[in-house]
Amino acid sequence: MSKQKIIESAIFIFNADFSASLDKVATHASVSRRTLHRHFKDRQDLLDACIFEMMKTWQAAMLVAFKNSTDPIKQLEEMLYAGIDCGVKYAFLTKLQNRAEELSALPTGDSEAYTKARDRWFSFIPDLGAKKIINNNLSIAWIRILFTHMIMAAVDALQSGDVAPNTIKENAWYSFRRSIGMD
Amino acid sequence: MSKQKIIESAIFIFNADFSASLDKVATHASVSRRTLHRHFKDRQDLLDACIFEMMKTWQAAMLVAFKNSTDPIKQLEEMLYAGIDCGVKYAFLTKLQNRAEELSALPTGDSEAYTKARDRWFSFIPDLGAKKIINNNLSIAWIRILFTHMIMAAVDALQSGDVAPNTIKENAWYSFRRSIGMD
DNA sequence: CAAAAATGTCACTATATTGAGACATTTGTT
DNA sequence: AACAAATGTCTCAATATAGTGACATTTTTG
Repeated sequence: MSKQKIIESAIFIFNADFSASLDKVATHASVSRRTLHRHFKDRQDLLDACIFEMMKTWQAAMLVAFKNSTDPIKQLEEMLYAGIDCGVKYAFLTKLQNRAEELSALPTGDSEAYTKARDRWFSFIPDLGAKKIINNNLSIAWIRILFTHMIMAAVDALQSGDVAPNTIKENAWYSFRRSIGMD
Repeated sequence: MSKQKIIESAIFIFNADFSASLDKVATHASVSRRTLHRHFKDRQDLLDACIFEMMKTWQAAMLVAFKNSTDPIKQLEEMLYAGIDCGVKYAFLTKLQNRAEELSALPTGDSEAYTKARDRWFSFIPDLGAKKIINNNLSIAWIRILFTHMIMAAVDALQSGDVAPNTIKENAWYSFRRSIGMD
């Protein structure tokens, strides 16, 4: 089935260029534009599928990250790795958060459930600050933005080909944990 | 003159959405689309003007950054601030680096001069690594990507309104210098 | 192999975007 | 006020993109 391939291509293309033509998406998926339209009614339909796919991927990754440990620091590390594994999906999803006005209503509840979950993942950040494990002069908003950009940096590094793939996660975690004041 | 205003708007709009219509640019600049076309022959012409504007701004900022000190660490800090001051211009410029294939040839020499200058700014990074001032396990490519994303994070923070503006540069420099292994 | 499902190709219409001409209106300068 | 420059409005034509129908071809499945 090419439906999944089209979604993946759309995520990749739209992440780089939100108003790119559907032709570009179809070409990237090695599929005719007509086939794309057989699976997706219109651009919005495809975009909704992308959003659903991205949320699904991200939530699944987060679940794994939290199962792996009960230590908040280890959990934070696993969250970062999960984001990097999600790759462009994570980047695109966070971008869309900031352009909600351009998007039609998502399937009811999905979006709320996502942001609710997302907020919960970050709820222990203040605790780490209170315990002086991380620098508590940094605001939660700044740390969240840092987290997002560290993942994007890792994705960039991977795509650029200039950084050895097997060192990227290690580098990202080192740089992130130090950027928020850890040892 | 509205020419400059159009360029600024184009940089802002195209940075967020590379394939946005010229109508959006004109609207953002509070100008009719007809006026936009009086100043710029076509989309590519406008984009070239954006690139020229961005390179000019960035180079000027870099020059100031380097004049302020001879201490490489202080210079690095000033470079970061310069990037943040350039804001979206810096972000958009670095994005375009990775899509050179989509761009027509720039005015001869300008692009080379820019990248040459850009590489020189980073030439002292290996020295800092050799002197163990920064973590020399990190590759230059990774550090460069980190630098870029730290600026983008600062821009995001400013635009989000969730981080106090007067703490952003401070936060960015703290997080960046630690992310590359400084104290 | 044969039927069914998926995809490709071609044709077509509709809408959006782009670029430019003609002329009116506003703005700034002397 | 008078003039020039800049900009806006309306119009039009060319191109690009979007979406659909009909039918051929390929792929999958039993």
